Amino acid sequence: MTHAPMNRAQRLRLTIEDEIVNGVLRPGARLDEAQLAERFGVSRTPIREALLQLAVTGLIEVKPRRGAVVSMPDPTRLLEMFETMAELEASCGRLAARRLTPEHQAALAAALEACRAAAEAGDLAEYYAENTVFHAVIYRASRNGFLCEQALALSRRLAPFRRIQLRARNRVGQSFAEHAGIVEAILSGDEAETAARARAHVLVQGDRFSDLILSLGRDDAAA
Amino acid sequence: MTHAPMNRAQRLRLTIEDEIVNGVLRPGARLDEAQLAERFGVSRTPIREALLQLAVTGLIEVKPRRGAVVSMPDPTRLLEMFETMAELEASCGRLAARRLTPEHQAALAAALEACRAAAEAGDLAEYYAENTVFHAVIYRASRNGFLCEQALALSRRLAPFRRIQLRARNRVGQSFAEHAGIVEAILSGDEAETAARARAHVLVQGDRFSDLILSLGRDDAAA
DNA sequence: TGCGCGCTCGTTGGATGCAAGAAAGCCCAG
DNA sequence: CTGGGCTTTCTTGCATCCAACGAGCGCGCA
Repeated sequence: MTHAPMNRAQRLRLTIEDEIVNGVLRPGARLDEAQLAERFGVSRTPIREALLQLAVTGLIEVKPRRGAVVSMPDPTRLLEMFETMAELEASCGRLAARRLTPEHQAALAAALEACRAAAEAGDLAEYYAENTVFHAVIYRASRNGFLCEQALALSRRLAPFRRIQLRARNRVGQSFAEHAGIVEAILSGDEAETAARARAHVLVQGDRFSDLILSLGRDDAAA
Repeated sequence: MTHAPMNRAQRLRLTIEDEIVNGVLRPGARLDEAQLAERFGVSRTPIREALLQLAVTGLIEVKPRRGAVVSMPDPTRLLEMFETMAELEASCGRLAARRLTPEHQAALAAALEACRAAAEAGDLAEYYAENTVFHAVIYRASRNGFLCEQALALSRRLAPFRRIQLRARNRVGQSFAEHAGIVEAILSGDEAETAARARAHVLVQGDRFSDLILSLGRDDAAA
């Protein structure tokens, strides 16, 4: 229902974006036009167009005459991005608390339940997936399509850095508890409380990540 | 200090973006590749690249095989965008209230004073310019570079639609009063109050614009 | 006379070719 | 043996060219 026939550049953009978001292409990885062109069986033109577009989203960086690499924000910038994400989540949550419809309420409950199941099963990959869904449901519940898109975009952009974090000890259990708290606040219609909890939920990730940053060192420059 | 030597596509992107933001190219205007190429004395390739990038930012829309036009969001989406802008402004204000440094405090005072001067002089164009500066100062005072960029980007995207609005009766006077209120809240360090005032300040524009939408009708389809 | 079909033309999508800039290797001098 | 400058080579930037898709128009048929 969503997309009309897309041209090559658009499809390539989505494909490459997915590879970045899903960790196939790691931050710091170099993106050679000719190489990608050969890999996808197209000429350099659509590849260039795709890369240029990804550069605008911030997922990659192109330096003039120097080619493109997957963005590797420094710790400060990453913290700023997480803080911004926290603000967006807070805004979505606040609006959701104000405007919750029965449909969105049901979706929220279902997403929370799926998180619970994954958490109790101890299935990390599954929890990661359901966590993503849960947040997307909140974005949608804000009933602001544009805000929802912005939140999703930043979320995707941060995915490469959030991915590794759930491994932290018992983070899954704590994360789920926070989810439940957010839902509770939304259901009670308390805008301020919802915003505060949503913000805190994301900021915790931001805090955790600094350990991560230090731990991963330089090992992503390879391949 | 900011930009290294840029290639043609980047410069074209900035140029065209400016023309859109400053109202030279109005929403709905068609962007013909060959035409632009001739106008700027380059081939279609960098033009295409620039347009594709602008499409990602949302300033223009490209429909496959159908060419590009300056975005003309429908009223609903425009409201959503203003609401999102209000949230971003609220976040910036809140963080500014928490983190205000003497330098940013001085910048804030200066920007407010410039607004006052323009408002009292009744100079609409000047007020518009100083208003833009004032908001940018708040973004920066959040001390979150990424959030600041996001706010600026959305602000630019909304510029074509905000531009016409200050003409409303006495909006300038009211706007200045709101600015003063926001500054006051920031100086007092009251995060919640700052956020509320910043949000309201932007939302008022959003409300006003619906009249606008209806009033401008279809006259932008022309060149 | 009104409607549908096909053709032409204009515009965009993509490929290829060429030139210019940057990085890496090489040679020579100290 | 080491450092600096040149050259070579690889990659990107841009222009040109061809193909494919859409839109608008005219013709023919009911």
